[in-house]
Amino acid sequence: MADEKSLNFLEEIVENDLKEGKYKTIATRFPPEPNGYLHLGHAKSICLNFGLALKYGGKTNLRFDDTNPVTEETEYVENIKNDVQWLGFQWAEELYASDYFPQLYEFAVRLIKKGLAYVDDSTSDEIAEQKGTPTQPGRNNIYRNRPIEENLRLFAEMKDGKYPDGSKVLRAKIDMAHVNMLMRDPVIYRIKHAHHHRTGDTWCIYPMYDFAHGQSDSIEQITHSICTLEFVPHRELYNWCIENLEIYPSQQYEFARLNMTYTMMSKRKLLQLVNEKLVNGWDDPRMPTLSGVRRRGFTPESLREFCEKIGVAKRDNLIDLSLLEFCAREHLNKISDRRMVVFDPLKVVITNYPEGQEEMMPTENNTEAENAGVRHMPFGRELWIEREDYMENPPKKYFRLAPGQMVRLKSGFIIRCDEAIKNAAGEVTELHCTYFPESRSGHDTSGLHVKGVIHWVSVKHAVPAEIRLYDKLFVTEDMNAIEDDFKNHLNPDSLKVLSKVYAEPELANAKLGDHFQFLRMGYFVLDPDSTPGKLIFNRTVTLRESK
RNA sequence: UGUCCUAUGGUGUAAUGGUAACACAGCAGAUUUUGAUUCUGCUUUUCUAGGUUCGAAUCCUAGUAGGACAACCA
Repeated sequence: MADEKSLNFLEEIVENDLKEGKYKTIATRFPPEPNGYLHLGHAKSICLNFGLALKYGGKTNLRFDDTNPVTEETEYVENIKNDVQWLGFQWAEELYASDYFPQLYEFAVRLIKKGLAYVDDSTSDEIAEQKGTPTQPGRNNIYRNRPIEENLRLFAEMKDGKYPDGSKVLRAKIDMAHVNMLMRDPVIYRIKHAHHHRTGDTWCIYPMYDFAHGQSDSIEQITHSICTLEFVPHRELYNWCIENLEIYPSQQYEFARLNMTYTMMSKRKLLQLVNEKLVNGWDDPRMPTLSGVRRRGFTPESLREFCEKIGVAKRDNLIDLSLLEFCAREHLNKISDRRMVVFDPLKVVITNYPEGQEEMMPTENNTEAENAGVRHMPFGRELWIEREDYMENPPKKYFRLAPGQMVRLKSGFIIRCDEAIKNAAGEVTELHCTYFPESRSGHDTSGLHVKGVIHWVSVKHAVPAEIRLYDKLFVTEDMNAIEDDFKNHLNPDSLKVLSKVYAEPELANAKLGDHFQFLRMGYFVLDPDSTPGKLIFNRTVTLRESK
């Protein structure tokens, strides 16, 4: 019997509703606006919405909230769909708020007929000014009492394109003194002579969020409409619309959005980074976008696990980036084949190894995975090792090469450093070592004991490659707390390119999407910029390092 | 000088009136042909003040702190 995991507050609500027979089955939706790429915050919402339906046997619609033609594009639609599927979820129906434009128009007419909406000729400045402030009530204007017939005529003329942008709006008639600013006669339709990515030029009036979202939920009979905390004040208006339109009563619930240390999760600001070329596009591996983290090498499994681990609640949070890294390593450790790659090469010549001799050293691909198999690495007289695996004057607990000190070449032999060759500038250019033939990996009869084990690549067989090392995009922990321009907080060292590293020959066969652990260096994935002649790897995350 | 939401280790999240727990992070140690993985142990918690109750992290009141709200954005 598995011990029961406690429920988050949304699961509690759903279980309760199901238990009380309020619903037979539930319906949720994921409602992105196609004006940018999905990021980790959306992943939380996706996992929540799809996860709830999956867990309780309901369905989830993918609904594009495309009510603002000015910022929305088909390119975004395609990428959003791709991202959701990549994360591992399949929607019941692919829908668009714009599908409901005719119906939404009818809803507006219905409101006008009930005396609950009016056409206002005020400018947006005037409307804002009449609205009051959170501590002062707003006031009614002369348009508020327009007769129903006139409103009907004017609204129809708005729709027919008789008026220019900004000249008129349709407002719900609620209460200009309401304590909730959103209830002070909110604008529900505005004129925009703009081309819509789906409806083209059919419409020149478009509903506002508050007059589209709840109605769309209702049309689709969404039972639980889950959104982030900033929509809490909208709930009153959401319910007002449903009540006065007398339509299916979807219910809105709010959770706290995801915030992460050293990460910017604002679509608007991410767009700015892209537009100003401060990153290399939406899928730059430093971006918190799903396309970015995918290219970086994060797996959907690790992201889903991350979303599971961060939980769901209503208080503001700032999740440690290290939790995401932990989830990445946890999964990558299980699925990644091990490979050896030398980043900062230093040549080792094994002076007692016969010139011209080669042998193949078997080495396991991944001891964490069953059936990962073995590969064979060529071993020869000349090898590349990591420059930092040699020290002339090592500290006490240094287990690697130093004058007279021994080390194990992983899956190879034990070698001893006899001499460091230096150039005129005093820099070490190569190491002369002796190997112990009886210390062959797996057949070690040498009786030697060494603590240090290092990776290596045969000079003759090494494959050159490029490595891209990524670090956090911002240097500031809480990017929500800053008051100056967020671009002041960019990490100048967020990308470091090593243009010539030496990889073991097996990596020449790497395919897009292959995840590797480069021994002692971290987890890497082949980047799509790679060409047949040029391998490029992105570092997904370093190995955990302790000392 | 308003309304609403929130307050549990460093960071998250549980405990649903009955012994405050789990994960991450941190620190120690064991194992290790990756200074990885794995394993073991440790450090650290209920915002404050009243009240209800045999008993409060939980319920009530007040305070304090943080967040949201004055787009023809979503």
